[in-house]
Amino acid sequence: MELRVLRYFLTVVREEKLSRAADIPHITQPTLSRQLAQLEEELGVRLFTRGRGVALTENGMLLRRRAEELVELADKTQRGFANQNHALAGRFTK
Amino acid sequence: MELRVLRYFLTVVREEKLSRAADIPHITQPTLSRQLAQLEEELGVRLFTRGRGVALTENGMLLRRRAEELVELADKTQRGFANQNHALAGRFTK
DNA sequence: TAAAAATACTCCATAGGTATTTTAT
DNA sequence: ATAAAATACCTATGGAGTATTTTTA
Repeated sequence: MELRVLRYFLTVVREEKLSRAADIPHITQPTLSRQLAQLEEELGVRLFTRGRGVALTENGMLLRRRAEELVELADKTQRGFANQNHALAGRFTK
Repeated sequence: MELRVLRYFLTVVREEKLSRAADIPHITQPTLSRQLAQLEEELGVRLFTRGRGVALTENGMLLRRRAEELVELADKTQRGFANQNHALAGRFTK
């Protein structure tokens, strides 16, 4: 389970369709399809029901909550360091 | 920033030496060296001071806390699904 | 029958390994 | 002088793309 894949997962959840989600982070529909299939295999659970578009299963909803926490925490961490760099950069130029 | 690399980071923090850490998850010293260097570059901060062994900088200590949270949450998530599978498997065999 | 997801194949980026060199105590 | 980290070089896994086929509302 990697953050990159959890981001894909959340994008698909938001867009409800692989084909639509594929436009967003400049990644293609087959890549999303494969990465999500792998994620399901790795976790040993179905995350979506397939049809016209994809719909979350119970397990999918559970993962969504966790994925949101994980991605949010990761982003917060990265932003923290980034801000610090800007602050320092600003100081150096003075 | 990926969970895989954060796990390497935490292993090195615990073992205090790349060379020692390398034994633990069956990954080699040069790989750890490179992955940590990349992580530092990506975040734009030094995480370690190098010498005999490695020591955390302030930023390194900050990342340690965040990395522990992230890895712990990820593991908890995975364990959750794994347990569920065992429960189901048990049920199916009855 | 028409959108959308899955598959087949190909390619390439990068994770990872071995061998060696550099650094710092 | 020596233990540890960094670098050079190479290999290979798997992430990602294009083209196509299979689904299911």
